[in-house]
Amino acid sequence: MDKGWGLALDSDSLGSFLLDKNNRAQERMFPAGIHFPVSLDRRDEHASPAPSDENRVVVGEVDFFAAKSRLAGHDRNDRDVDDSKTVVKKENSHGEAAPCRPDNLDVNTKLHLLTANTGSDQSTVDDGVSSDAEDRRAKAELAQLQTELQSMNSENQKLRDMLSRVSNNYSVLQMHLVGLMKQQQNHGTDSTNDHEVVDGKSEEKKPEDGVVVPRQFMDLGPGTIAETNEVSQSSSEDRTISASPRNMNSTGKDEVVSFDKGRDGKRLGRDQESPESETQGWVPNKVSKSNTSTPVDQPTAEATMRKARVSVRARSEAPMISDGCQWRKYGQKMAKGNPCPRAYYRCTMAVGCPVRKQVQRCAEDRSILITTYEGNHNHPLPPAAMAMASTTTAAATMLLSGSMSSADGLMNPNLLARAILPGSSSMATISASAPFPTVTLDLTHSPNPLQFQRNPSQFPVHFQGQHQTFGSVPTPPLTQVLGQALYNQSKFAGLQLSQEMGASHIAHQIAAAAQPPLHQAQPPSLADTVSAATAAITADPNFTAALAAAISSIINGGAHPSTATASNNNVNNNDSANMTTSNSNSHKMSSFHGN
DNA sequence: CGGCTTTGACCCGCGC
DNA sequence: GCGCGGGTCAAAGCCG
Repeated sequence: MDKGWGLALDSDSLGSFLLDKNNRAQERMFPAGIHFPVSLDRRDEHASPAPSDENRVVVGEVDFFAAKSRLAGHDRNDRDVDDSKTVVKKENSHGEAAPCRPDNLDVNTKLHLLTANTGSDQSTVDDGVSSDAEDRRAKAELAQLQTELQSMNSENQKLRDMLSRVSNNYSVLQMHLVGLMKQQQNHGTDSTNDHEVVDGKSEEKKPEDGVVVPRQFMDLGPGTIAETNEVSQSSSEDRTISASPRNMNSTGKDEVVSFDKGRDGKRLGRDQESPESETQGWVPNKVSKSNTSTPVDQPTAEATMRKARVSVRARSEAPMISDGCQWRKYGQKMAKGNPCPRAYYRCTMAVGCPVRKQVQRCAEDRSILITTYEGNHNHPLPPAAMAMASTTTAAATMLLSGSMSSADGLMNPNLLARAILPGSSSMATISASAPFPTVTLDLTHSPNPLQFQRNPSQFPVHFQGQHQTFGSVPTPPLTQVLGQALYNQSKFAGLQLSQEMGASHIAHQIAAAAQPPLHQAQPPSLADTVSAATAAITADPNFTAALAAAISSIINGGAHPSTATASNNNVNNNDSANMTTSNSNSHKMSSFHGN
């Protein structure tokens, strides 16, 4: 898993380079990107070495090139003929450290030295060899391409920067908006103010009264998500925070760092969610109580935030859905009304990761596995895990944001849902139900398979470039996240969502865009389905993602290598994926039918 | 030996 | 205040 990140990172580095499809080919051709110059130089240089010999050299070069082609095609063995040739060839052989690329044959490291002489070389070339002219032409072209490439790269970077700025601005605006809304709603109530005060969170809150909410909006991408969410959570949680940082778990296990551990001493800790909790984010539901500082009201909002959950219903024979993360089971309990035990898992990919999930089979249909996620990862996720992470985060964010805005509890879940998944029939359900606001994704049903037939390739977005940008910015992961989410989801064993569900247009785009080329290999169907749901959810809350996707799609315009199956096709896909909101139970899921 | 699972106990919130 | 249910802890055991 971790590796996945590594890949992602790497991709980033490469990403800028690769941004354009066009560029890709070039890259492959010239992995280093620098090759062009080098190769060019060499050629020139060969000629340059000895003026006196130039003639011969030139000849040799001519032959040499011919030889190159041969070499490239075959082997170097060709050396024979003239001494001059032999010499040249030898150099080449030396120069070529990497047999792998025939291209390299051209390159002699030594040539670099000669580069200065290129002028002379050319002059010699000009003297008369047609081949030289061609070479020059080739060089020129290469140079051009290179320059173009560079310019494109720079352009891409600029765009990225712009995107990141836009995203940031957007989030800021959202925050303000939320804050204003909150103020209006809560205006009469004191509660709002109180919240802010709490722990260090102040900074976040300060900007506006909106306090908590903003953060959520802030979430971008997985990476960011993790961070931001955590932050947000932590912040919310923090309130509960006591001052004492308690690293220590009595348990002594790693977990120390964060969250719950506070409990070590057993429950004592809870009250104090250590500051760490902030970092960690996950705070047990109970947190609210801890807030000694916080007055009554806050708890509600924060509590909702903390508790926001995303549950996924999927058909699976497996005991647990593979979502790319590593989980450790820390408890199991029989839940009332369900003969099947509920298992509690904690993310073990990072020491303090606050994310937990509950896995339980549906009482009515045991083939349905209900997985409920809580919290946000505070660590990089493997591509495979991105899906769920993004989904949960986005969903939670959305949910929370909605709730936040609402005066009491959730404002208009429906509105949110619609906003997110307009037209959707019913894939996801938002429930504000009491203890925890929950977004439920029902993957157990496939809607109208026929309805959505996606064009797998429709959105070919290369996000690599984005990675970079985003990488710098918190958002980066977003795309990855989404993409990965999609990717991962395909993995859900139980899911049989075959086709379908599209999410909102944006969602699709995002999904499509999101899919990182790297991961692509997956078959669209499952991935799409899940992804659609994920994307749908993800999309809204993180407008950024959508924006990024759109931009990236526009930029890349291209074809997406593989996976992305995102279906833009169905503009109305919305139908397929819906968010239905209900105040009542989290379990209300809509679902399409499937499977 | 480390990590994970199992499982009984504990804590907490909520409703009565 | 009590009971119930949910959630978590942590010792014990298992596994690789």
